[in-house]
Amino acid sequence: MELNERKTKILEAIIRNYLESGDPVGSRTLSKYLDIKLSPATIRNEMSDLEEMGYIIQPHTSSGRIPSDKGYRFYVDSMMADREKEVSDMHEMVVEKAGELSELLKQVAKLLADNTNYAALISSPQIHRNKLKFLQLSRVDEGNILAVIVVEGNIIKNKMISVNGEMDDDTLLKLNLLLNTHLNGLSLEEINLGLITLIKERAGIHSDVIAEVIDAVADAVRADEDLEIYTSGANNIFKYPELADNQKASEIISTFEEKNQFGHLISESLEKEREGGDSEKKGIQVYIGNESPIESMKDCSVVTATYELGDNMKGMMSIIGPKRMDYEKVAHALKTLQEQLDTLYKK
Amino acid sequence: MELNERKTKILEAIIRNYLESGDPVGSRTLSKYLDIKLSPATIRNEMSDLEEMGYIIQPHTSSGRIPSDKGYRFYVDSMMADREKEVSDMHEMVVEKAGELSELLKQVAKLLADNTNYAALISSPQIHRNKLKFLQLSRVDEGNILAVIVVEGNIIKNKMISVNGEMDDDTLLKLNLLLNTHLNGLSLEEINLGLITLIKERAGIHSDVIAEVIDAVADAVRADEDLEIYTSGANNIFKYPELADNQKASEIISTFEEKNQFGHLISESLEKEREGGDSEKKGIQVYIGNESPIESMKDCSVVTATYELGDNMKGMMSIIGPKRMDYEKVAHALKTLQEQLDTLYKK
DNA sequence: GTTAGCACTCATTTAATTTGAGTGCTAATA
DNA sequence: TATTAGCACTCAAATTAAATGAGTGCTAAC
Repeated sequence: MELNERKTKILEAIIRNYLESGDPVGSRTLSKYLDIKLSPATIRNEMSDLEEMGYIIQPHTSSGRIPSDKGYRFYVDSMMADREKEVSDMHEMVVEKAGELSELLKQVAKLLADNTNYAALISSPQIHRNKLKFLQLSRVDEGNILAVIVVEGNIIKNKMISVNGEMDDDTLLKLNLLLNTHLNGLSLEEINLGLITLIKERAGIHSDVIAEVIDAVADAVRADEDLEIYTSGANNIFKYPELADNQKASEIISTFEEKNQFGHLISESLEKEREGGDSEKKGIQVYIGNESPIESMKDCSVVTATYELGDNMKGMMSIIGPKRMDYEKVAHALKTLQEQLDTLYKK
Repeated sequence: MELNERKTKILEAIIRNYLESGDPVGSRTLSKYLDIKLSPATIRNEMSDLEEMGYIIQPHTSSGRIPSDKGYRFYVDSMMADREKEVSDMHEMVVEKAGELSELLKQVAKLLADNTNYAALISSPQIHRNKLKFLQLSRVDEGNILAVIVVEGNIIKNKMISVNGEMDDDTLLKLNLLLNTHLNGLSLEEINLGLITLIKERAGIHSDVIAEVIDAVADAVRADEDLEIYTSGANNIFKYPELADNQKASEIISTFEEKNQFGHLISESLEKEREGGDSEKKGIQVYIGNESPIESMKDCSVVTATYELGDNMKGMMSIIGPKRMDYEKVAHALKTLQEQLDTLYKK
């Protein structure tokens, strides 16, 4: 069967109506709501077809229809195609440049949640970095020296190392020199076991300090460890009856508490963006129900967007709500923040 | 009216019964449950008295009684008095020393929540620190220098400062010297405006760099900013019907999401501990219903405990559940972790 | 191809009834 | 005087029954 123009119109009307009301929509309602003039009976026939084609579902024999995941998918795809719709009821979202990056991200999450009335999350930007840029040991007090490590992307890592007393300024200077001559500018792959053994040898009795420093360097270069996730508005899900029963709410809340469950989503989203190439959509992805990589989101829709912060620092933000979320509004909100973040650090 | 022995026994029986079942308890049930032999009628008379005295409440005319906040308070107080009860059904809680403090705290929160089936939170330890211990500027690349600041308690703060090109190694050395001679070992109060102006004067054209450094120092010394709060098991509240309706759950979840609302609780708890002195209770505090400083916890009980991590680093942990929580178990869990944390960093 | 008409379905709402745990009071009992 | 048995009464909660109404599929007429 073919999805002709009339069927398309009816399907869209069903979805739009359901997005607003949250109730199954029937033929009589549609007959009034549609711009083309058709009797309820005709519409019923069309609806029957649409159901057979899998776009809509009848919760029980004598109720109206609601969109299936396939139906939402159709709607979202066609909606995304024609850009720039009017979006109502959004406050001006203005990101204020915060001192700390974490403050900024918290702010963004809150803006997204407050403006859309859905739950929101944002990941810290993942920095492409695997070159050591700066390394320095300094004495802090008698027993402790501090290793400061800076890697590409100006990520700073500190490590306090305790030494058993006897290390004079001269030795410290030598160790600094040793480390810098051998390690500076190297990538993680280039710091291999041979090199490490060499440095340790040269360090003589202080090889244990070197070992700790090298550990810290490895830590600083490894990316995944400091993926931070900020969330906001998880309690918004209580506004949507279809998500607010104990069972579902508990699962969703639990995911928002153990934020690491979003890890998959973030990497998948960044990956798709990288390969996707469809620059029109600006890395906006929609996961409807079971399409989502997160099990507990099977009754939700998840809309993600990537953002860029300065040089090659990419992160991901996302809005999570019921399947009948206002996709236009959400996409618009994400795009707005995308742009703001984009420009924010580009002066 | 006096709370004689028999009344006490009945009151305790009511509360214990209610803690288990969550249902209002009536005279017939009590008559079976009590060890002293009394007819339901007698018990009814006593219950009537207890109600008049404010220890129990009748949700409606023909229902059993449930404890009032005053009743819980009585129970908790007398429970806390006789120590060392058998606590059933607790797994061995073992804290594994983690590399990062934040990992440790997350682990503790999870342990508490998983073992008690209530929600749990823990604050990062608040360090007494207001002396500057170490300060150093280093060049990271052409345009950027990095300020590393260490304050008492080995809290490290980094600040990247961009300079417009012309600063040679010599100047950097001078600035380092200037800052160290003037600031080292000083407390926040001693770094006053006069001193700041003096240093800026001496720094000449680089006074703007100095300004940024001093800002960063102020940040590092100010404690409140990096109060971190880790939570776990917020979704456990769904296990208790009296908290699981949308309205209440939403409020509680929202508090757990905006963790900063716990700030009051933490400072109040640490304060009470400091002045309290009652070393027997080891800083365990119980807030029942409205006693809690947090509005949204009015239908919950909040049990807090302070912990000490090494030298003078005090933090607070807390368990939040329904008023009919298993106080014994909770207190025991908190005490167990208190001890473990205590010894963990004391070697 | 479209629509009016009709019998049928079924979740939801409303009302009526039943059940049962619990109470307070009074009078008898120990 | 303290305790208890007995009884009428209350009321939330569960159960049942009936009514409502939005919606459907099918058929025959337009």
